[in-house]
Amino acid sequence: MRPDADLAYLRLRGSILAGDFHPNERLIETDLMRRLDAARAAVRTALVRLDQEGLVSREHNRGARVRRVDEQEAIEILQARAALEALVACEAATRAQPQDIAELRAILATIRGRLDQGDLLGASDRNSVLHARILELSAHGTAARLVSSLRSHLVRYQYGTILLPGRAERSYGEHGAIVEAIAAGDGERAAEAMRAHLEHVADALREAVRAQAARRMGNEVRP
Amino acid sequence: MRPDADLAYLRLRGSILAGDFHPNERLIETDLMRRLDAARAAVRTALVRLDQEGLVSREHNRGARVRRVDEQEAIEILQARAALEALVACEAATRAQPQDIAELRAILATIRGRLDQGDLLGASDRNSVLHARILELSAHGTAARLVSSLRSHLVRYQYGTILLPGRAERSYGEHGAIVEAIAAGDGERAAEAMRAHLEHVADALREAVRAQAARRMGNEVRP
DNA sequence: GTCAACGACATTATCAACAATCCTGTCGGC
DNA sequence: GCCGACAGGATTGTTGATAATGTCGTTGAC
Repeated sequence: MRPDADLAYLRLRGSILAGDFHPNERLIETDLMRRLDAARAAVRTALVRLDQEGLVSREHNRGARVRRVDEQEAIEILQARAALEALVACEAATRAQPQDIAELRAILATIRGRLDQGDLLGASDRNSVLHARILELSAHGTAARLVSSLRSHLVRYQYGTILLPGRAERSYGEHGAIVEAIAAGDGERAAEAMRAHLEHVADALREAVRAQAARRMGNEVRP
Repeated sequence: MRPDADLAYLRLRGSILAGDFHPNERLIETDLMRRLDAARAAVRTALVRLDQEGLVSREHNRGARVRRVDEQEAIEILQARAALEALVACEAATRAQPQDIAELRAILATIRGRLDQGDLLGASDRNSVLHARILELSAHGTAARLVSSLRSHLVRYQYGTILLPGRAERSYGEHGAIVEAIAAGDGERAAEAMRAHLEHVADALREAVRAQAARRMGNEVRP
């Protein structure tokens, strides 16, 4: 499974996460063979794994398509992330060494830099890096696995919230609170800061979706 | 995938969960073909899915074996469950209708009944039913999926804690607190009760494993 | 007596061909 | 003009065979 079957899985997963496919787009095995340069068995294995992972959905005799995550589900995912990442932040707070704390602050500084340049999307990417680093610091394999799986389901929404007016600065402040709680070794406070942060993200997402729906409605009236 | 491939997956999963295989036992495709009455492709698909699910581990050219969950990981799983089921309990508290609350209390009564008969294992099974019902009540598909996946990893430990002296009664009290918080519609209190409950289970598990290790040590000295 | 190299066996990975099924566009009837 | 049956093409599901790989026991030398 290592040589190319696993590779096919990783490449296909990467393509989906990179947004190379539309939601609900069909994934045809023959096409993927050429695209991934893999045998059909390998493609099929990759699709089975991604199905179990929840990134694609397979129906009998109807093939596979990339699974569409609607707003309702995105909110649920953020709630689950809030619960788990609170745990992760708590663990990270009790485990973080001085050099780890310095690294978190350094990442925070790069976020500040992107924001000052007006690079909101870049700042969002750095946010992801910060979350990922905290995940590693927690040394909690189980929670980390679940959280990264959940995050992968939200790729389609990842840039949706930071573009809202004022959201980027508030997000920066929330991340700062998380990092400082971890730096203080205060697990309880870190958990609470993380939970609050992700709840705000969920609120922002609701708002962003509403705004987008309104805009689309306007377009439909006069296309 | 529906007719028998999915059936093979479910049957194999059931067998593993029922404890028909030892931890680390090899799962040989040819054997499983006969055992599950399925084609090799179906067996293979089932193994891939179970691998992705974390119940078996596959290595390249080395086949599949049932994955062994050690104490450390069991604790992690309980922590993750605590985080997620707290969320679930909170949702359930806000959604529960009067008849739902009556049902939860009825399940609680059956637990009481088993305990009074000294049927600890039966009481543990009813505990699982209670947790499952709360999961459904929450109507939180994402969290419910994660929690039931996590629970499936703990089958080997499910009866380990309730046999500890005094644990069964304490567990009953904790479940009562959860149900009453849900009945009161107090999400915050339900979440806290659930978190406390599962942390106590984790404590009990630590103790049970320690006790078992001590016993085994004694046996080795004088077998 | 121990260790390393070798060979037979068991098992998995890959591939190609076949069968079953579904989707699409067309045709005839109402 | 619209609806349902039908055929053709496309796609997936299944099977069997072959190649590649790992495992285990044996033999031989040191």
